[in-house]
Amino acid sequence: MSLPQLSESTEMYLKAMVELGLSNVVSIGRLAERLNVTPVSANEMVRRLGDQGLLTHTPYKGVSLTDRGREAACDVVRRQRLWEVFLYEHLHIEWAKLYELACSLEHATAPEVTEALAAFLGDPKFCPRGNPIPAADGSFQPLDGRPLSTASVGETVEVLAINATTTDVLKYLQERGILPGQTIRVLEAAPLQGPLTLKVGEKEVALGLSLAEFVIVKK
Amino acid sequence: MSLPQLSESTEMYLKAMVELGLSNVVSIGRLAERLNVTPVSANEMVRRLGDQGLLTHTPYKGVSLTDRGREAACDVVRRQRLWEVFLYEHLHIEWAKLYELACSLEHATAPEVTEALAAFLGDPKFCPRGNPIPAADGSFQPLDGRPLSTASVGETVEVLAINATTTDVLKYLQERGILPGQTIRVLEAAPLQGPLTLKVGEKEVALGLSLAEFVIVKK
DNA sequence: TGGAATAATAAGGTTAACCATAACATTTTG
DNA sequence: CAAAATGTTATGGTTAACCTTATTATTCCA
Repeated sequence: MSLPQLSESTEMYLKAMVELGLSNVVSIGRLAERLNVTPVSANEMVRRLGDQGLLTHTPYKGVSLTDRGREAACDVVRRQRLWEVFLYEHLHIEWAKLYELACSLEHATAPEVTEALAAFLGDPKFCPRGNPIPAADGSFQPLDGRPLSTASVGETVEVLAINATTTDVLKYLQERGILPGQTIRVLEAAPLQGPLTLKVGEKEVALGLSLAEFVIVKK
Repeated sequence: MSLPQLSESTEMYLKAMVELGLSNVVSIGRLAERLNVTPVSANEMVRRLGDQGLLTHTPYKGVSLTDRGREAACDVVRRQRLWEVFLYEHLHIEWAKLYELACSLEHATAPEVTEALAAFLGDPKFCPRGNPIPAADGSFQPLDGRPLSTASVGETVEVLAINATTTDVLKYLQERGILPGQTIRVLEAAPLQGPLTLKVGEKEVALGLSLAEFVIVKK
């Protein structure tokens, strides 16, 4: 059961894999971008994680988690999201900062603390950003949603979750009312990868496509 | 106010300085022992902390905290002990494991989390091991106690706090009923640094001198 | 006062996780 | 299909915080 103790860096790579789609093949470039390291560094690190049997890398194609990697990754994500719940519901920490603050705690959390925390919180199923929390047994039901960036003009959709992690992006979305539960209508999509124009509540909001990728809406 | 971000290792050295007596001059050997590193490593590290202005080192005498170091150290200890309270009172984690588990969390705790946690816990003044929790403003009132190892035969004392940190030592003491609040009578002290014989509750307990150093009793 | 214990310093080694630059391979796209 | 974009590999460099071994300095104590 207990894996041979993963480094903080390893955990970040695993978490990124889940956040970029648990079962997707992810390019090293995307991984590098999300983790804010150079592609060369990500390459190196991916080789290391590969050696540990946590993921497989098909050159020029991308990376995907092994079964062991998936298990470890879910555990990391579980800790991350449980802490988000705690920080939000009990410590009343600002929504946009949850990810960042929970992230540091996550790496420092022993299994017995994770489970005691889950019990304390009443086994929550979702984090405040709307993302599902993997169960203690490793089972994980990803959201059945798609990025807002793929919505067509005229569609009305409901926000399920925000997949962003950095405080500034989260703050930006929050300020525009783009939060889980919100209903959004796509008014216009500018050509050439231009921004979307959205109706969010009473307001009209322009949102760049790359930001819209972080907004997961109901299928 | 906010210091330039201390490394985990730095925090451990600062914390050890507080635990070995906030205002004491501590030998590098003692420091090395408590931190489980070689004296050579501790020496190196002390030089680095000295360069950062956190402590001063008088060769062949020992190390003591500067004002800045004391402030930083109290902050670290505050976080440590607040987490101990949380883990104990809300997550019902085993008493002997509190230090170790809180220690990891401590390093990962941002100032706003610390203060929100303190508020959540109701600004506790003591950790479950009986040690005082430094206040948010940096003020810190060390216990007015002394190690049980300095008690004389025939004395009856009350345990104020346990200053040990490792799970095995804490478990050992707990199993023998040596916990904050307990009253202890010193029945005998063997010669040549031999063990103390104690009356703890109904039981007679033999306790090595080095373990008795971890038990802080009322003056 | 002299030897033991303790402390300091020097020199060199290790590890994880990054970095840059450059050369080369493959894939995508216009 | 060729050029641009993306990915890979090689080489060498950095940092923090340890390690070992060996030498030298100081302090303590009997």
